[in-house]
Amino acid sequence: MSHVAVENVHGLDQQLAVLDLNSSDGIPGRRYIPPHLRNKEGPKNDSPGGWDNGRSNGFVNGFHDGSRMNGGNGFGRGPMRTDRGGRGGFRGKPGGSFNPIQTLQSADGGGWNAPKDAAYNSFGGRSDRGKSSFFNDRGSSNRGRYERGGFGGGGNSRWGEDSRDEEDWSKPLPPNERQEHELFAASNTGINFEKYDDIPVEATGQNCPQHIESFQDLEMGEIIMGNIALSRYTRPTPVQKYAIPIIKSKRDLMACAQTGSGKTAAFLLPVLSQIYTEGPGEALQAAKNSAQENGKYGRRKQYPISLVLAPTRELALQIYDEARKFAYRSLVRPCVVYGGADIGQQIRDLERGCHLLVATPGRLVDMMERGKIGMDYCNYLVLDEADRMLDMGFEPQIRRIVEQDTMPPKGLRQTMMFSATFPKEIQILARDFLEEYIFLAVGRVGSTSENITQKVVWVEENDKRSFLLDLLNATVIPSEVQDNTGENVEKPGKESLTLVFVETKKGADALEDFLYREGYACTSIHGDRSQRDREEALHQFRSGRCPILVATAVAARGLDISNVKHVINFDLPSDIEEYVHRIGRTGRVGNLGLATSFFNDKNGNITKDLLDILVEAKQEVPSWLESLAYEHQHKSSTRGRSKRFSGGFGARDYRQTSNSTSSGGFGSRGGRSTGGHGGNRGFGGGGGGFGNFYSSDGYGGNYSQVDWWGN
DNA sequence: AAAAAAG
Repeated sequence: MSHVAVENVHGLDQQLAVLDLNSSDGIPGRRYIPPHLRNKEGPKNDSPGGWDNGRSNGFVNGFHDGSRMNGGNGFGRGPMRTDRGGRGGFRGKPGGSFNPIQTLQSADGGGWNAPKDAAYNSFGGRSDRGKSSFFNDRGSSNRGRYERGGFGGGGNSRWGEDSRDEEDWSKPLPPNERQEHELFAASNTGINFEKYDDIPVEATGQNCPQHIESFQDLEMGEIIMGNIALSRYTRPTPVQKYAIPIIKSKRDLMACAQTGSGKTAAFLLPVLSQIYTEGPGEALQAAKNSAQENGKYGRRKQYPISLVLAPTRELALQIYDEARKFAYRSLVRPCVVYGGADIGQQIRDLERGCHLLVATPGRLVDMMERGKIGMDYCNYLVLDEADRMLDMGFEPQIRRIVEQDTMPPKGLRQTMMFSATFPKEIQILARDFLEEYIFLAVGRVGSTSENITQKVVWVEENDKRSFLLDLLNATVIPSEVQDNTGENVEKPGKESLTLVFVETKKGADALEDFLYREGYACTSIHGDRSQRDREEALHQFRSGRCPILVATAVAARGLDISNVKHVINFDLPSDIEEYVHRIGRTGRVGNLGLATSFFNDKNGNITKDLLDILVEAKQEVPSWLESLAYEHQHKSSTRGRSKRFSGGFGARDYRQTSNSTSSGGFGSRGGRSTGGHGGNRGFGGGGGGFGNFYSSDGYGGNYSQVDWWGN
């Protein structure tokens, strides 16, 4: 019925070895160098055109601020605003002794300081094409050119309509230095999973296309290749290696890949590439007809060629920002719509042309009902965080958009789903939207990245706050590895962001207030805050102005924030998928991260799943947790674990492992309260012992072998 | 029970 192609199957040990996480030999050449530090060694062989040649000093992963069109544009570039009260504002220490602003502005306020090398002047990464010869040298990119005349609605088109007889969507528009700068200056160094080649990948389905090893292995066209170079992507990540050819060959896809592994580009690159190759088709004429029928300034319905749905507004915004990069110099105009923001503004933006739409479900339904959006010609549908999009809260809206309106049915459109977790029952549901799809699993579905050190500590409810303070004070990252400037960075500071998850919105407010009173530069994000405050809080966090962010589940999924070194589950979530997504905010793009979870009597429901995750990721398991899981299993054998995992992917494997490794671990309950919680066991009483516990030498031997950034 | 997502 279906054939299974399993490639690169290796054990976790081997993955670890590849990452050099286990090596203690101290030979510098064998150490894992995270991508953003590799510049110091000189240009890599496969980096196009030596874009990184002059970037030897002080460049760290770029912040993602400053490139939004909606809302927060302009925050943080100028001097700090002091007129902003409330939670959105900077929460500095009242006494003012801990104030990262000064250093930040010297580092960030100057804006762009990397040299303008070849990549910033044109797409001439590989050959030094000048602008003038650019359009005479299009190589083989003219297949499938679009034969229709006049591009009407494109707001991002700087071509006069008379400048071409016909629109060829595969041709790059001329470069625009200002726009290029705005789009790419803040991008990080790209995702380089050079050490991840041995990650196990499973591709299931009829006639699965061959995966690629390099972006050059597939004809993606000049525009995409240029924007890949500008984004400083050198090689595809594992999920990209497989997903790109699958999508390019017009197959439906259900893709599961670990957090931080480059899923967004895995669908944006091939989808946009296809649109450039094939042109807008009927969608363009439909939009023009709508404009003609309704008058130049009247109702103009837009017909996106591609729709990307996301479960939170901030994630939609982030995907949109990525889409703008890969749409640079193209005739594709990306748009984003989401709730909480001015709908009139969004409508006006749509009316300038919309070929790729990123949306949250509620606002999109609103737009459809207002007649501003028609899905009639939507050939590409992407569900990001697909398991969330299809869970109980979202499913009706998704069906409303996909099944009960004018979107082409499955089989006619192409449907792609991406998530790090994908419970079995949701996979079954997802099949309603897919046709002859390929199932892609990169790593084990629902597992956590090996780059994240996971720690579970027993903390009673009443002790959580003081414990958190100890943790914030004690998590000192060795100065020599804090960044590549050698600068001594304070704990939670500009290069060391800490994300604290709580379970309720009320709890988020309360904890933010508490931390603020204690003098920490913090802010918070949750669904009861205004959209403006949410976006600003995220920006303050991303930029490092508020290096501590207290968040609810709204920030658990998808958000890609550089420099999150520590995720703290102040409250553990009730399901393991949420846990996996939360801690996935750290340890991204090959960096290392730390996740600390406060556990107590209230978290019985997640005990077994948490244990399994820890065992699978080869993490240290507290003996009390093992005991609890054992007791829990025997107390209610049918409820031992989440039903949807039974017979599912991945989880089964480590369940067995955990049983076999639990020998000798069944201590008394007393062991849990003293061993886990007690301040006298090395990490309770004050910053001293605690700091030792979390410092590079004291972390159970783990951190003596590999430090934060692997060098 | 809570969070998210339309207003």
